[in-house]
Amino acid sequence: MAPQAQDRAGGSSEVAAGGDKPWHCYDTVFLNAKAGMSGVDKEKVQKVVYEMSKGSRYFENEQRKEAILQQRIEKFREQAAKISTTKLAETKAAVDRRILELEASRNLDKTWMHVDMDAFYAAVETVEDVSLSCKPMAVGGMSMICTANYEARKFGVRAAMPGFIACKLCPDLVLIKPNFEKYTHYSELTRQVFRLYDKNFIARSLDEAYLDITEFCRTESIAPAEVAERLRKDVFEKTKLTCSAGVAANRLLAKVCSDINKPNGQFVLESDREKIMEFVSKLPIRKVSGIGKVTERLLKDVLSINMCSDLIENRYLISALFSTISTDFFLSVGLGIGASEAPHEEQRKSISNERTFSPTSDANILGKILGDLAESLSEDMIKENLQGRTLTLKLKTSTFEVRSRAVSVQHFISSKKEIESLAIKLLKAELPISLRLLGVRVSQFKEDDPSQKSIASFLKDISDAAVKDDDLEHDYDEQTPYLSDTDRDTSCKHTADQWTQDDRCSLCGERISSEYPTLRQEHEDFHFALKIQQQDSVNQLEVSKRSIGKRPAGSKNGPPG
DNA sequence: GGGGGAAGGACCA
DNA sequence: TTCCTGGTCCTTCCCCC
Repeated sequence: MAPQAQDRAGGSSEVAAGGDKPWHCYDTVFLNAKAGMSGVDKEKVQKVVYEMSKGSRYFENEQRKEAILQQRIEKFREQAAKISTTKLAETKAAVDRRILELEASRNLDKTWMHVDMDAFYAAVETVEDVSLSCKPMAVGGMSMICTANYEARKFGVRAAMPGFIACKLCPDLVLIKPNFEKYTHYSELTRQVFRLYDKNFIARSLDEAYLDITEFCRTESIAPAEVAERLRKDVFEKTKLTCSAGVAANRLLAKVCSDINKPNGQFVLESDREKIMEFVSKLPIRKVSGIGKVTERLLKDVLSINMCSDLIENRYLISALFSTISTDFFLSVGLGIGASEAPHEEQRKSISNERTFSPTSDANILGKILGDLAESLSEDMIKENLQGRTLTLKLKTSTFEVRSRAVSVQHFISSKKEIESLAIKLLKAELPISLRLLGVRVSQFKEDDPSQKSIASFLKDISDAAVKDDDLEHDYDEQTPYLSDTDRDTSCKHTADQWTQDDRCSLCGERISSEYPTLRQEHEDFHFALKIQQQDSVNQLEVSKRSIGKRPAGSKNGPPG
C-alpha cells in the first residue's frame, strides 16, 4: 500500500515566477503524458492550459497549493541539510536491516498479470457507433473529461482535463456524455474472460484487473507471454475492445508493465532478481502507482531522485526524512518488491455522495442540496445494508478550498432524516459560506448486520452488551464538538407510548431528540420485542434497553467503553 | 506518552 | 460560462486518560 500525506510532497520553485514563458510555472496533472501522447506538442498544450486557466479561482487555488508545497519542500531541504553524519550512521544499520528483510520477503514464484482496457469508455462508445472511430472524441462534459480516444490524445486531450480546455486544444473534439450502464455491461463481459484465467481475479475498476495466472501457466504448461496474448484475444473476441497487459512477479510491477506497450500491447518482466533490478533502474518514479505529482516533486526537488533505483541510493536520507511507512514503501519500490499474495477480502470502509453546483451562499439552496444528497446516500446505504456512526460533511468553497467536518454518534445511522439532520448541523456551524460542492460520507460501519437477526438474538446481544458496559447515559460521544447538551439523546426505561410531543419521557422527564429516528425506532423495536417476550423479567429488559446504541460486544468500531 | 477522533491531503480510476 | 466523483490510506493535531 502506498504511503501518502504530507511528508510525501515535493516542488520545483517556479510558482509565480513569471518570465517570458509563464505557462512553464503552471503544472497540472493532465500535462503528465499518457499512452498515445508521445508526439504531442507539450509546449503548446501547456500554453493553452495556462491561458485558459489563469485568473480563475481554480488557478488561484492551484497557486495557493503550489505555495504550500514550496514551503514543504523548503522545510524538507532544511531538514535534509541538518541531518548530521552521526544521525545518518545511526540510521544506516536499521535501513540495511530493513532492506535484508524486504529482500527475504521477495517472492518470485508468482505470476501476476495486470490487464488495462485501452481508453475504455471511449472505446465502448466507438464499438457502438463506428463512425466515431476516426474522429477525436472524449467521454465527459464541458467541466471534466473521463477519457479520450487516441485521436484526441494527439491534441493533448486526456482524462482529468476540463472539457472547455479540451475543446480549445481540439476544436473538432466530439464530446459524449458518459453512460455508466453501458460501461458496466462491457466490463462484465471482460470479467467473464478474466474468470477463465483466474476465478479470484481482483477487479480494480471497470477497466482494470489483476489476475494471478501462476496456476493457469502451470496447469496449461504455457508461458506467461502466451497467456497474455490469449487473454487479450479472448477479450477482443468477446467485446471488440482492445486491452493491454503487463506480467511480472508482483502486482506493483505488473501494473507498471501494462503501461509499457499500451495500447493493444503487452510486456512481460521476467521473474529474475537481476532483471527486475535492471528494470527498476530505468523506471521513472512517477510511473509507480502511489507516486503522484506531489511525491514526485518532493523526491526530485529535495533529493534529486528521478528513477526508482535512486530510492535505494538515497535510502539513508529517505529514512531520516520520511516516516517508517513511507520509507518502507520507497525501499520496496526501489527493490521492485510488491504484493504477490492474494489480498484479504476487502470490506468497504465508507460510502459517500457529493455534488458540484454553481457557487452559492444561499442557505436554503445548500440545505436543499444536502437533503438530496442525504436521500441518495441513504438509498445507497439501504441497498448495501450499511449503517455507520460517523458522518463527514465535505465542503468545497467557491475558491476551491476543500474542508471537511465530521461528527460521530453512538448509534448507527442510515436514514435520510438522520444523515440530513447531522449534516445540516455541521453545515450551520460553517455559515455564512459560499460553496460550489457539498458531500456527505458515512463511515465506521456496523460490523454485523442486525437486520439479519431474530428478535430473540437481538435481545440477547443487547443484553450481553449491557452486562459488559452498563453506564451509558448519552447517545453522543462525550468529546464530540458542535453539539450542545440539549442535542444529546437520552435513553429511557419506559414504554414507547409514554413519549410526549416534545420527545420527553413523561415518567422520568429525560429528553430524546426527535432528530434521531433510528434510536427512537430501536427504542420502539425494543418495546415491541418486550411485548412478545413477556416471560422475561422486567429487570432483565431494563438492563437490555440501557445498552441500545452501544458498541456490540467485541466490536472494534465502537467508542471507548 | 498512547489511543482515538477530527481534519486535511495525496492518490487512484 | 464551464476544473468531477467516490473511494482508500496516511499524517498531523488535539483531547483525554
